[in-house]
Amino acid sequence: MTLRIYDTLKRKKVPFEPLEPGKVSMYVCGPTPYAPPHIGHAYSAISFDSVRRALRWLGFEVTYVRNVTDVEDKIFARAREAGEDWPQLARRFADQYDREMALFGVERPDIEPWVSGYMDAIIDMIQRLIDRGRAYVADGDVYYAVETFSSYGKLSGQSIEDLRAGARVDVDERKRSPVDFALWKAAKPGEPAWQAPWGEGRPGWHIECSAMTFVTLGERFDIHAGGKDLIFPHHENEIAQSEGALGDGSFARYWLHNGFLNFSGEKMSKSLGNVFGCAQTAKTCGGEALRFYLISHHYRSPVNFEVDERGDMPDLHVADRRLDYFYTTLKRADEFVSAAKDPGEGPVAEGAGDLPERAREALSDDFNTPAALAAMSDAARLLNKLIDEPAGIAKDVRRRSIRRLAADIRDLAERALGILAMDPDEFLASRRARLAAHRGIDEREVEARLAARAEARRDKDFARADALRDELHAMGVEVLDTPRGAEWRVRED
RNA sequence: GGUGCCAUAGCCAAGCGGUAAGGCAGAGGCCUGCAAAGCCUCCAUUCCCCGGUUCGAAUCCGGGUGGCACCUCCA
Repeated sequence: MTLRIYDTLKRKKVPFEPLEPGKVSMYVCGPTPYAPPHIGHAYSAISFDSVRRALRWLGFEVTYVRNVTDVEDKIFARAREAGEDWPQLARRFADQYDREMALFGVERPDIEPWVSGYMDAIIDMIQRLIDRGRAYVADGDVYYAVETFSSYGKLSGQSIEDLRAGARVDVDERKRSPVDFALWKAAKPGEPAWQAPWGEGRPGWHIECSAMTFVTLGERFDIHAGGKDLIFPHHENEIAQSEGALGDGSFARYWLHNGFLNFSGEKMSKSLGNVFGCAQTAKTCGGEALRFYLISHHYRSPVNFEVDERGDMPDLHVADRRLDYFYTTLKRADEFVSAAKDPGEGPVAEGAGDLPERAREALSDDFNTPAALAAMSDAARLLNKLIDEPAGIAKDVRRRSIRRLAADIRDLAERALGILAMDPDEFLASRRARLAAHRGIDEREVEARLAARAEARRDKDFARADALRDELHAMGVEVLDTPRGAEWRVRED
């Protein structure tokens, strides 16, 4: 089955043919570490982490490059305010980014270029553009002469004429055309600066990605990805730079862009007070729940979170509950498998072997994680059913099917989707503790009442047992009677 | 103004021209001392509206309407 992906440049799904069979080179625009990450950053990180995992699961060997833009005005400004060295500040926030993305199961890139370490490559590329007549020096700045690049606008669908018409009035006079953009900015007093043939300064916003893809992945590579907002101007300008310097047909072969997050229908912004930090969200809702919620949408779609009066996001709690279901299912399967005799190889129940193929179809269709999750839901339901109902099926077939389903769910979830990787007991315990703390439930009190109830039930004093259960219910505790005794969970409502 | 994206049940959400996945909520049932959990059944003749192409359209084309985003170094 061939992989099809939606290419922003062609505006349609196209068959994916990597440069080298079986291998994928991929570059993702990474963070500018000047502040703690919010969950918008997480959406992008999770989306492309899922693409990476899906590619690997589908059998590709992936080289995943994600840059860190540590040379940037906002970093310099923050550092000045804080009285901190800018490299240190960038390091600090980049570390925080990695730590918090890990809460969502986002893996580290294979290669992580930092702009400050690629100045020579950046300067080389600018020089090459100047030599080829594509860029010009003006007062120590260097600008890209956009009009020399005839296909400018092909990614964002805009024409140079449109852009010129829409340009602001306060155009910099040093530019030959209002649509030209800076490759290099001359140093201002007190700002970090690097030495270049045309004077001291620092790179413009877009050139670093062109230079770093060239060094890390070469003249051509397979996939370039980033948030939708980067299509213009960032990625448009990258194309102009790379193709301008290296020739037509160089640079990225497929463009992937992911949607944005909204909160109760509104864009995230500081003034609306709806910027949600990653650490806080992971603490209240569980990091895995955020990932699960996000990958239950297609990566290109915008995602809306309903936010209630308390600033809480019910959608994430629903997702967390769904994870509880999957982990509970796996736990039941584990218990069943470890108690049962090894059934060996052989046939499985109808439908019990379908998951890998269904998931492969889903992920091969532009990384359709929602469809893969739908297949996983079907598998989990069948798994629970087989555990519950021993009748009407041969013992070995049943055992094999349960073992198989649990293994297939785990393989898909952990490797391709980045979820369900924890030990079920560990997940369930930490979730319960989180919810209990949130609702102010005293676990020792719960245990005491459960013990009293167990005694009452032994004595067949059901009135007393039910009264205790009602008390627990009022505390927010749900009692589950199992063959091994009573267990408890925190109620959802 | 220019450009791009989107509109599927009460809600969330897939759907590459072939007769509407999955989840939440809801109803009934199995199981249970009673529950919970789990499982079973039901829950869109229909995909914003109007035309068109086609044997056949949620899917393609044209025109509306309604959202969103980018053109301001915001993921």
